[in-house]
Parts: sequence; structure tokens; C-alpha cells
Amino acid sequence: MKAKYITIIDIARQLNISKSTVSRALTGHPNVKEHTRKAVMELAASMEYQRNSLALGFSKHNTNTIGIMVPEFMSTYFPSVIVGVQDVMQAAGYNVVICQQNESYESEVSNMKLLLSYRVDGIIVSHTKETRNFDHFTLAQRRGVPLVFFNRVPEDMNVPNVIVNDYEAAFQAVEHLILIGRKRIAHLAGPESLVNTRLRRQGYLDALKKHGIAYNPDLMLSYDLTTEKVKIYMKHFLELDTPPDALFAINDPTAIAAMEVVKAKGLRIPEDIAIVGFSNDFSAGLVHPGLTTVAQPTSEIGRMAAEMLLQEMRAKVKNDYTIKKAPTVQLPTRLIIRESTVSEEKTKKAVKSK
Amino acid sequence: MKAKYITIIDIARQLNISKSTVSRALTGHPNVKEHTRKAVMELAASMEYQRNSLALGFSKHNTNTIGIMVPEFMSTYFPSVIVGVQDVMQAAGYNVVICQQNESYESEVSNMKLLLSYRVDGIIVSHTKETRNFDHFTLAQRRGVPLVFFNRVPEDMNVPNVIVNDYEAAFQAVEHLILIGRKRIAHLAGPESLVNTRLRRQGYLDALKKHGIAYNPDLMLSYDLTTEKVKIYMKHFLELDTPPDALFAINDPTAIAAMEVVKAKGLRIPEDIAIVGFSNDFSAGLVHPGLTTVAQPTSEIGRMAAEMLLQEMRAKVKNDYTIKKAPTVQLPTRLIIRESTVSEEKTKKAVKSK
DNA sequence: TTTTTTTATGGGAACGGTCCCAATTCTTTG
DNA sequence: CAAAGAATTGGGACCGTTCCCATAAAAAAA
Repeated sequence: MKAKYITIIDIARQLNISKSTVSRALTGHPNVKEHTRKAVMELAASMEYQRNSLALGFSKHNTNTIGIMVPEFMSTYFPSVIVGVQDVMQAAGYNVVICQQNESYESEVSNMKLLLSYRVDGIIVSHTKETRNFDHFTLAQRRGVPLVFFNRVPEDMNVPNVIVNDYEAAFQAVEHLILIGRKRIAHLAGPESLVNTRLRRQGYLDALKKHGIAYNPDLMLSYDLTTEKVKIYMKHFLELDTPPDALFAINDPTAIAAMEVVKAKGLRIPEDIAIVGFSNDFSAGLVHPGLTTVAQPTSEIGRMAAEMLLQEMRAKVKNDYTIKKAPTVQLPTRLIIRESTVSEEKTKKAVKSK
Repeated sequence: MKAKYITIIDIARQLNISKSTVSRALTGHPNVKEHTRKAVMELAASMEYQRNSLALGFSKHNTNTIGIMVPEFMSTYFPSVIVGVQDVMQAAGYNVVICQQNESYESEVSNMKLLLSYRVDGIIVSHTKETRNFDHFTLAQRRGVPLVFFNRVPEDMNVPNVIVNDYEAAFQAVEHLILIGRKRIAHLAGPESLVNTRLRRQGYLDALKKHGIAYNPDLMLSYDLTTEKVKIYMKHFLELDTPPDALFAINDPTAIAAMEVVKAKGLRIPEDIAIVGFSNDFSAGLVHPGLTTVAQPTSEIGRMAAEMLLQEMRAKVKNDYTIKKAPTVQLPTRLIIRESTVSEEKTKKAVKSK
């Protein structure tokens, strides 16, 4: 049952030298005779020596490993961010371990403790929908483990983060709906716990205001969990006396679920109701009609978060964000117009975005 | 820069007892006076003691952690398997770390070494398209670290694995095309390195044979990398003197890319050409028309692989698969018929699968 | 050749836990 | 009340590495 590994002591014994010398040879320390180094390297290779990172991290007090915690990864958003993180971290000689919370606060806390117990050197985080208590994050900070957030950033914490301008992006999306002549624009918002939800909603409200459209509370609903709820809400909208002629959805899955309800009712998209989503999931380009949505530079977000974390980890003097303002980077979004807002022939005339 | 953590010695010192006692209290050893245990627990909590898993794994020679290695995770297949694995492993008290290879053999080798260097207790693997050399896997076995494969299983290795019957599933899919009257059925196969490719191709060939349709080599192409290639191949098929009236694609992304080419040509699906994919990605239900495809029980695959790994890890005497036949579990697939093979009204009459 | 400097190696503490064995304290029993 | 047994605690080895300090060997300088 128990695995057996070769240790540097085994190598030392065979070559009749000390383990210190073996260690030096293996880590490329300059003070080792070429002859000795070669002998060590060869024996190590032939015995398939595999360094023990536990012992190493334990003895050196850093593990050269970072963690990334994401709330879910069934959409393409998070996987794609992770790939960006891995790129940068691999190049910098770090290992990346991925934790996935299934949108569960409890998992988040336990995964955080797991990563800390493995003494990772830093953590990149996007928190779950359920997270309202941030003690597990401040714990990491108190332990001196740098944190960088992206996408979902705890509002009251002063931490380095990478975000997009949710407000502005939502504003543009809604303005686009207004400019194509829509007046009764509904909004399916996200869970109240996320800043993103509030920012996007504000963008929605302000776009309406700018164009002199009165906000109608009947046309806004908050959506917390399942696809089922979206469908119920959407059905409700469509059965209003004066139903909406457009929908701005908090994200693409919501928009797509709403589209199904609309199509099932026999209504036309975009003629009867135009729809906009958020994030440009892979599926946004696949549905029929194609979904107009806000593209986020996912891989870039990951790369940037990784760069920021490297900065934090490399700082000789740890940044104290109880005093100093934490850096924040805002990356640009891009509104991708597809057939769910502008009917086919019109789109073809415009620059076609795929 | 360096993080500082509380150790059991700090606790021992404060309470003026030995670290052995603290250790016992913390791990729930029976021989500790209730009074002492309480004092330790309280102090540990108030000091936010965080056990050092490195030291622990290092000293105990097992880490209570398993690794899972997947070739990519931009499709829904692998994430969904991972969720299944996590479910079972969490319940069994194990931690799961995820490694993603971006379909790169090199990453696979280095991630394998990473996991071994962290002395994980077991590993669940699906290898990359590029993998033709399996030394890094046998290395793990020689070290006594149990491996369980799923989906992509190295052909010449005798290892526990969880698969679906690719042959049978492909056979059924192609037979379905034949039964709806198609005669010229094209096949876009996968990379030669995967067993799955070969099995699905054999299913394709045998279904044709069973129904007396001669195999036409012009209608089969192997597809190795990009979406671009699929499009080129598909265009080529459509420009043949007698183009195919159906396509069996190795997976859903391939099928979907092919659909775009067909639609761009102004041909109708399924009237002019019927299309079947494989795996039932999330997007298969979203495209227009809906893609007929073979559903795999992804989360079940993950759960089963996890169960098998637990078995292996718990075996008092390590199973030696150089002697004994490794267990294999085959889970059932299900052909999901959508509008890409059977036009809308007909589908509605049949049991509608969503 | 002898001394000094440089280079290469060995020895052993340290890292934070677990766990075995010995020592101590408390109970119980004859 | 002494002796035996059980419960609790302390002491210290051990796990695999790094790294500092000391020592030995080789090279350079005197």
C-alpha cells in the first residue's frame, strides 16, 4: 500500500558521498565538482529519483505553488481565465492547483483552508454567489499569503483585483437596445450578493435615464438560482399587459434560457423581443439566433491576475492593504452584436463578429 | 514576504504542556483528558492554528489528496466528470487537485511529476491527444501510486479504467443514420493516437457493413487539430461529385463546425445532410438545428472512477497489474435524437429529449 | 616547499508534525 | 494501604530537504 520513493540519501549512500553534496548537485549549486555532479545526475535519472516537494516546501517555507479558486467551471468563462493564469505562472516557474467550489460557500471555506494548509505561496480567487462572509479571505491575508481577486470581488475588502467595467458594459448594452428603438427593456438581474449584479443594474438604470425612459419596476426581476426560475420569470414578463420589447440578461445562460421561452411562445427574436446577454460564452455564438452579448477578455483577465499575484509574491516588503490602496486593473469589454438584437441581413452589412 | 503560521509548539508552550499532547488533542486521540483537550482546542481556534499539511504528509507518508489530470476543459465533458470525482472524494475525506494539460504531452509529463512530487495518494487520468509514450504513467505505478483512467485509456497498459462502449455507441449512431434512409455517410474521425477514434471508426464501418453499404474511403477523413481543418474537410466533402447525405462526427465541436459549413453553403439540415455528433456537450442542445449525439453519463463516469481509485488506495496489498487483469467498467451511452437528423415535426412526435 | 586562498565536501540543525516508548499520575483492587 | 492497572503526559526519533558552518582537498601565491 505505501508508496516507496528514492531519496537523496539513497543516492548519497550509493555514491558514497554526503547527502549535502547530492542536494547541491541536484539543485545546481555552483560549488560541486563537475565529475561529482555528473555522477549524481546520472544515478538520480537511472533510479528515477523524484524530489519530495512536501519535504522541500516544509523545509524552505515556500512551495512554488499557487492556488486558483473558481465558483464553477461549466461555462467557458472560468476555464478560459484559468488557462491564462496557467500560461503566466508556468512561465514564471510556479505550479498551479485548481479548486472548484460548485458555487458553495462551504466548499470555498474548506478549499481555502486546504490551500493554506498546503502553504501555497499565493491565491487567485473569484468567490461564490453564496459568499457573504469574508473571514476566510482575511485569514489568508493575516497569514501573509497574497490574494488577487477577479470577476467577483468582495466589496468591502481592499484587495488587488482584476475586473471589467460592469457598469459601463451594461450601460452600452442597454443603450444598444435603446438605439435599435426598444422602449420597454426588461432586466433579469443576478444574485444581490455580487457587486457585478449591482453595477450592471446601475448601468441599466442609467442608460434608461439618459435616454429619457422611465424605469419600470415591473420589468426587473432578480434571479438567484436555477434555469427553471429564469423561465418562470420570463414567462411572467411575456404575460404582462404590455410585455417588454427587449431583455437585458445578467449573463448568457440566463439569456439563452429566456430565448427558449420566447421561441416556445412563438414570438420572434429580435422582431418581437431583442435580447442581450453578458460574457460571450462559447454557446452565445451557437444558439439561434446568435446572442448579442458583452465579450470579456477572459484569458487576458487570467494573465493579468497572475501578473499581479507575481508582483505581490515578489515584494520584499509585504504590501499592507490595511493602510495602502490595493491596485486594481480594469480590462476593456466589447459589445458583440449578433442576430438576437439586429436581424440577419442588417448584421451581415455590419462588421460580422464571430 | 514569508508567511508565518502558528505551530503546535506555539500552542504547547502557551499551555505549558508537550507538543505530543497538543498533537493528540488536535487529532482526536482518545487518551487526552477532556480538560486538556478543551484548552487546546480553544487556544488553537483563537490563534487560528492551521495545520501544516506539508509536515503532515511528509511525516505520515500519505497526503489524503488525489490528483485528476484532464487534457482540456473548455468543453463541458471534463468539468462535469471532475464534479463527479469531487463529490465522491470529498465524501471520503480526500482533497482533489485538478491539473489541466491543454492537450499538451509535455504538460502532462510535468504535471504528473508535480503530482508525484507532492506525493498524492492516487491519480485519475484522461490523457492528451499527443500522448504516445506512457512512461510517466508506468512511473507512477512503479512508485506504487494507483492510477485510474477514464475516457482516453492507453491501449497497451493494463490499468483500471472507466469507459463507455465507443464502438457500440458509434455503431448505433451510424445505424440511426442508415435507418432514416441515408446511404452516403461521411465520417470525420479523430486523431489516430486515441483508442476512441479507432473504436468509433470501427463502429462506423461495421454499421455500414451490416446494412450492406460499401465503405467509401473518400468519405472518411481524420481530423487532428483545429476547427479550421474541420471546415476545410467538410467543404471538401460537399464539393465531391456525389456529396454525402449524412455525417458522423467524432465529437460535438466537430459536428457543430461542420454544421456551420453546411449552413453557409445554403444546404438544409437534416434534409440535405443529416449530422450526428458525440458526447452531448452542453452546446449540442443549443445549436440550430439541435444536434443528434451520443450522451455520455459524465458525472457518473467521474463518480465511478473515484470509487475505483478509492478501492485501489484502500487495498492492503497493492494490486499488481503486471500479473492480474485490471478492472474495467463500461457505462451506458444513450443516443439523443434531435433535429439535425430528424426534422422538427417528426421529433416532436417522438419522445422529446432535451 | 610552505602558506594562503579557493573550491569541494561532510556534519548536523532545522522545519512541523506523528507516534512509539517511558514516566508519571490517578484509580481500582486485594 | 500497598500493589497493580489504567489513563494521561512527556521525551525524542523520524520523515527528506536545505543551508550554514566546519573541515578537507586542491589550487594559487609566497
